Amino acid sequence: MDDRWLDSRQLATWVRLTAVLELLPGILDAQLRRDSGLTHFEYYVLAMLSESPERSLRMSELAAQTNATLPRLSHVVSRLEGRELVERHHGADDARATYARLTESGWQAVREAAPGHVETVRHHVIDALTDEQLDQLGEITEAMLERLDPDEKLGPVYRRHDS
Amino acid sequence: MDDRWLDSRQLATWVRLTAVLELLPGILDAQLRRDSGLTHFEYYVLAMLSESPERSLRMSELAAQTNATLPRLSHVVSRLEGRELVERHHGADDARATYARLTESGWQAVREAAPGHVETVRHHVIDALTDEQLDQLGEITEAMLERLDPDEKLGPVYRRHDS
DNA sequence: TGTCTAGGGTTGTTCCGACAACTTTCCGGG
DNA sequence: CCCGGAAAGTTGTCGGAACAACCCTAGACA
Repeated sequence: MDDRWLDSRQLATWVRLTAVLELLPGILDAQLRRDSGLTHFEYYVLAMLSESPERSLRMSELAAQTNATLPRLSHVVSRLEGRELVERHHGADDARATYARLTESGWQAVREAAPGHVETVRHHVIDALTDEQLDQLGEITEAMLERLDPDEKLGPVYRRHDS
Repeated sequence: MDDRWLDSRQLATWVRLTAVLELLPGILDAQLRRDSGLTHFEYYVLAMLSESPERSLRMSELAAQTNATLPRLSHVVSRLEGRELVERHHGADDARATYARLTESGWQAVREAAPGHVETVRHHVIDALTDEQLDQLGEITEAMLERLDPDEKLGPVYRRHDS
């Protein structure tokens, strides 16, 4: 399993992908932090909640969808709770369960942060590619995700919905 | 600059790309940490040095190539120096300059870590894609990098070397 | 040559993420 | 009905990253 090196074509692609992995998160994070005072992860948490029924999600499910550990999520939610962007509550079904729910100002914060974020995404990714390349990237990321997330822990959100 | 939302096709691709950005770094990091006791960033630093003349690089240049701030790099190099994987030295040209050089055991550490890392990359990325997709990904990442890193701070490493 | 500004690195503080231990609740078996 | 193990979250601790303040050297200009 060792001496299968990469040929120059594979290597070139990989190196560039590495560079993208290195640069893109920082750019997204910087924009959100600057314009909205939110970490990219915090924004992602709020965005996930905003798309959920009742704008509320169970901690463990939210953790799975954001690819976070439960302790990490707990800390982040505590911080967001301190800023009154989310609130914790409990359901009647399972007393162990804790839910995080978006507050009104949290909902507002997401809506205010979204346009700038989308614009950043658009500028650095979408607009950099042709329509054809965008479709190709869709296929490519889908293929990669079958390896990266075999049992779809992140939720079926990104799965193809055609036949 | 706000109400240009993403259509469903763009959104689907973006969401999946986000998922990849979220998952891939963690996977790479976990493998290296587990098998080699190195952070992905540490590995990247060592790899950069290993490909440089004299296996030595100026701190500021190394920082640029690894997309790190100078303080961060300084700390990391200090740690690696404590493990005797790199050493600092000074050149005759500029007394302000500090160079980081790979030690013999550092060189050995990279060579031992590389195969497992390559195998991980191969399994999660290369082998997940067809040859055609790999080429497409090469073009796509190149196009993205023109936006993400306009002045090629990361070094010309990943630039196309054809005409 | 003395000073002044800018560039190059290191050190200190603060904040965030990973990991481990702990508490509480659910559920199965005696 | 009670007990033991597993699951869900929270809290505490430690290592690592971002940011700012600081020190030193190089080069410019009077």
